[in-house]
Amino acid sequence: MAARAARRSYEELARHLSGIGAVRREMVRGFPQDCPPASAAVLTLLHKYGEMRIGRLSELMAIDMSVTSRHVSHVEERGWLERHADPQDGRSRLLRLTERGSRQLDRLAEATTEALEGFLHDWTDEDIARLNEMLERLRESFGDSRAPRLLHEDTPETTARH
Amino acid sequence: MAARAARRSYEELARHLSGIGAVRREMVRGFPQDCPPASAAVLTLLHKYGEMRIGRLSELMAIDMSVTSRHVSHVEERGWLERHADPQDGRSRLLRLTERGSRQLDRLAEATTEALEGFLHDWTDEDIARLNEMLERLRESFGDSRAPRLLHEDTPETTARH
DNA sequence: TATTGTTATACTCTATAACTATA
DNA sequence: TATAGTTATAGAGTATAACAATA
Repeated sequence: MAARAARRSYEELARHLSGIGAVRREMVRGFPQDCPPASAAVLTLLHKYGEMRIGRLSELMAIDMSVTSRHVSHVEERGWLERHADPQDGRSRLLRLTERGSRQLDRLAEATTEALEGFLHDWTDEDIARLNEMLERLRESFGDSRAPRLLHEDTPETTARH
Repeated sequence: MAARAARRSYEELARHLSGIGAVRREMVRGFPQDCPPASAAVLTLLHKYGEMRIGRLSELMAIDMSVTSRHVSHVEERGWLERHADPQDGRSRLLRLTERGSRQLDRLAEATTEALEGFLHDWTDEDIARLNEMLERLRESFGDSRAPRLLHEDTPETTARH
């Protein structure tokens, strides 16, 4: 439609995408000291999707494998995950959450909930659900062009028995 | 309402807030080589809100003044803004976009529009407008608790005559 | 020869603290 | 004495390229 209006909308969205980092930093402020956001993301995804290889994790995080490798090492050093042999491929190892990792994840969820409850006290459940839907769609719109259908192919959500 | 459901929503939102960085990086990929995202933000805000001091800019960007100072220096070195004496306060200087800065901003808007048009080709104008509204509200919900009513007090939008 | 993962290097962004200059 | 801004230092996150091991 009105190309002029669309252009302004795009620029506004660009501004918001830049500014959203501040929101993230604010939320992360309450995280445990030795658990930087990237480690939290590793733990969260490993819980949500179950045991996986580095390559898949890097696609889920949408960052380079080299970076993912370092994040995973950090998490492993703290005993929150273990690397097990991959029976299907000797080059890979499977990442698996440990008991301690699960407990750390609980603390993280606690901190997250507390922070978001505070900031979003005047949002209804429906407001938050709608925002989540739009952000999900946004990520898909961007991700599809780069890592075709990786976020869709399988979503165990059940394999996360620790 | 259902506290359990709300908690899951919060955790999902936390995941999205972490993941949104990938969206931002993807968008930024098309930016001019010598114009990192932070410089783009400086230019954009200076255009939108008009000439201002470092302190105000740092509040708009929601980052520490020391960081803002460095970003501004980077932008100034490229001739995209100038610092003018502040008649009201000898400690401050007013940041003003230059002609070259405006041209750089045009190139940025071009790149942004092109990227977003590509990624969001199946979004309607209304979809994007709704997303913008929610992100705006999200920032307010987080920002209000830290820098009370700074985003609201004045929004010239007209002072941006370069 | 191609793929999986790791390591080395460099760049961007951010915060804290110490400092200078002006109010 | 307090405030606006700058600089030094450190830490987190990311990408690219070179490398090792396995497919």
